[in-house]
Amino acid sequence: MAKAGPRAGGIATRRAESGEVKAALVAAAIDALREAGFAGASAREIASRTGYSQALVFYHFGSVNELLLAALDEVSARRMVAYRELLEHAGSVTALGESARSIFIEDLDAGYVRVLIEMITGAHSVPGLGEQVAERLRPWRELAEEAIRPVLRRSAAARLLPPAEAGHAIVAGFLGLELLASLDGDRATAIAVFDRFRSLAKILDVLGGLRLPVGGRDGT
Amino acid sequence: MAKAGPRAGGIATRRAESGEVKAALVAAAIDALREAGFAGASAREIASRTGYSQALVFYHFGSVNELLLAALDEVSARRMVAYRELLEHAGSVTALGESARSIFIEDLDAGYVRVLIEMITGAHSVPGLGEQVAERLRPWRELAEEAIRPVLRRSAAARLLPPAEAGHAIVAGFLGLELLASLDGDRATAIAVFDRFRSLAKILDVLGGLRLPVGGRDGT
DNA sequence: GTCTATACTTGGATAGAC
DNA sequence: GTCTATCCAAGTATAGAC
Repeated sequence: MAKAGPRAGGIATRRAESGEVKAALVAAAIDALREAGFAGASAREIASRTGYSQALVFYHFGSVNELLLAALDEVSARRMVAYRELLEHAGSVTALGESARSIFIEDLDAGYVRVLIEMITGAHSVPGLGEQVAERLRPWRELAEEAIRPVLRRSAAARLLPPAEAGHAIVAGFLGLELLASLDGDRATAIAVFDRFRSLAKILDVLGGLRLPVGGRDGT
Repeated sequence: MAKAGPRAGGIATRRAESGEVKAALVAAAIDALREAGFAGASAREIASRTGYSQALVFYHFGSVNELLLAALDEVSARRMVAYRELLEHAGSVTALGESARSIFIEDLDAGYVRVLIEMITGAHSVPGLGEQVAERLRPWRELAEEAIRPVLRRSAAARLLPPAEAGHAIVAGFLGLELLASLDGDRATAIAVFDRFRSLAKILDVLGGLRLPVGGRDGT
């Protein structure tokens, strides 16, 4: 990532703190992915949002796809901090749900999940890109799994939903909800559905506390 | 849809049953969307899969996007028949889940949901296309809602999940699972998650039959 | 490091022959 | 209705001036 400034150890050039332009391009790439999609996120489109020349995309990143991956990295890192913070400070399932809600809405408004989706589908038409996107998605599956584990452990639901699959389901749910929300611009329904699942988790948690035996007739 | 053969009522030309070419293009467009994504589904790419000239895309459909929408219509109609059939012949929740599973796997293998996703995200970079895709998605939300309604009605879960939101959630779930499956080629996990939800629905159904009061402490 | 200019490629769309 | 040929726009990437 770090391209080691202008000759490490030497005297810095008078010009842009090398990294300023890269940062601007990454930010513009994020906006472009969000607003114009993968197909619309061309070098020209991105550069025009910064005021810099289109040639700088290739000078700094080598190719458009590399810049797009850097954009995904940036978004991913930024959101990971927020979610980790949330996870560490949530004592109860209720509190966890409450904070998760505000972050989910933030994601929806800022279009962070959208960026990820664009990269996932865009990767489909660029050989080799899929693996790199998949790599960047892995930490999120792990985070979801980690977040849901305590909820599952307390309740009988653990038998029905192994953590790994629960994590997979959560990520899939986020992606699907965002996909629909971005299609018709309706974020209200996405939030409503999210809230239902929050209630469900809370109830599962309460049921767990009560030691309710569940699923006695499930023989398939 | 039907462009009324070669001069309705008159004598058919010796050449291709007008509609043959259109059908071939639509089929090729479906394949292209599935295998190369929206970005890769160009007129040239599609036409080359049929052996016909690229110009025919514009002669028959006016534009590439129109052809792509026709492809979405075709897939949608084909799958709607399968799902409706399923819905009408399923007596119990268990039977419903069982058949839904086989159709879900068929979707996964044949990439039907994939086509829909490509159109949803592709629409993002083409002004006006989003609305048309959204229109074609509506019947699916309604179908999902209709399918889940009896399950919800029987159980206490109805209070937690209004049918409209349940339908939304189901569609979102399908899209999200397919998105992940197509990224890493792992259909097994998608099926596993699907099965978990099948079990959950079955249990909800059983609990409903038992008239279990649920959610007594839910005061938020 | 940044710019302008340009080579090269691909794709949408149309014209005109058959 | 179908083909070939072609125009034009947009994109990636590079060269070379500053």
